[in-house]
Amino acid sequence: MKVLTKKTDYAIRALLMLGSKRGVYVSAKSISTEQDIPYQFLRGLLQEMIRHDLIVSKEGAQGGFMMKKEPDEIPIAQLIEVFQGKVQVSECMFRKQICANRARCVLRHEIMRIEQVVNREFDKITIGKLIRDLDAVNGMTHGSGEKGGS
Amino acid sequence: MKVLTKKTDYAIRALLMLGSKRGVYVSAKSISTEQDIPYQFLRGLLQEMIRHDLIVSKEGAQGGFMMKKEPDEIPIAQLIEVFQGKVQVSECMFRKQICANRARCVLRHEIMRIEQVVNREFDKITIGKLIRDLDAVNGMTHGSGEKGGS
DNA sequence: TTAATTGATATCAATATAGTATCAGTTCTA
DNA sequence: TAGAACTGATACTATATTGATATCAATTAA
Ligand code: FES
Ligand code: FES
Repeated sequence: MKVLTKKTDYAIRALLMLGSKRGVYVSAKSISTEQDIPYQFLRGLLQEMIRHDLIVSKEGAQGGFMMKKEPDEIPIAQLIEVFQGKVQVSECMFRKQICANRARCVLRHEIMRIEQVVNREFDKITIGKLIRDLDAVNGMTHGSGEKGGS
Repeated sequence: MKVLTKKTDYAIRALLMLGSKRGVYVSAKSISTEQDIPYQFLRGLLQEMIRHDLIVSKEGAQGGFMMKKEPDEIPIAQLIEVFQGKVQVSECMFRKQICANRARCVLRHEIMRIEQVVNREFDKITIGKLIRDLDAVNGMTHGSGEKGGS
């Protein structure tokens, strides 16, 4: 059971880059290279994010992408929804004979509670939070070409 | 984002039937018919559940399947794991430049926490609990041929 | 002996995910 | 004003996962 697909994964990483470099346009190519994301695939994701008002773009030479929303206003729950669709349990798990009256179905209720728990957790994690966490982990020491590591 | 696939869905429903009719062998055919699950597909699921020691079978005429474990000892978390694999986030979300030291990676930690929350919730819901909930909803009035309804 | 049943396994179809290719249009810069 | 560096838009291909079917041998009750 995969929680995050590549699309979401890549989108998050792209946003982390854009969120770290405020005020300048960052090209798809540089994101692709730095984050090791397939170029054309990434392009699609970026366009999708424009449609959802998360980022803006500028065409032509020296163009690229830039955050539109504040990083703190982008919970990864939203990205999951955009790239993987709403968290859903099953059209209707116990149909027919078993569950006669869906309106007050206990099972359905049970499962939907979990759905909420999950969403609530994913709502707490925003791009902004991730950026701060990353800075903390990396000790705020990174310029842009930090290689090395373990 | 689908939380439960058909396999898990079907498996749960099959177990609910077996759990409700203790002490007798229930044929795949009858489960298939009552629950509207594709026969051969269901067969596969049942065999998988035998391998995982959840149920036992008896071959030949009047044969079928029967619970092996107590319904209360089967959390749907286990079924999800069997039929959809362990809940996993992403091989490693923020590789390369971004996340240098995975060992103490805050992001990874964050995501794994959610993983635990989800699993804990799914652990609370057992087949036994679902059966009792269903009985409550259906007012304990069902024999085996209850049709009607909304 | 035969019908009802599971065991085992092979195959297929549908859908979702991941990735590639192409071309037109825009903008900076020389 | 040409051309390189970009994005917009869209069509396409490949791979993996999920969902479903088919077949035949072995077992058992009647
Ligand atoms: S599960 Fe769908 S209504 Fe009860
Ligand atoms: S996300 Fe994989 S190590 Fe930080």
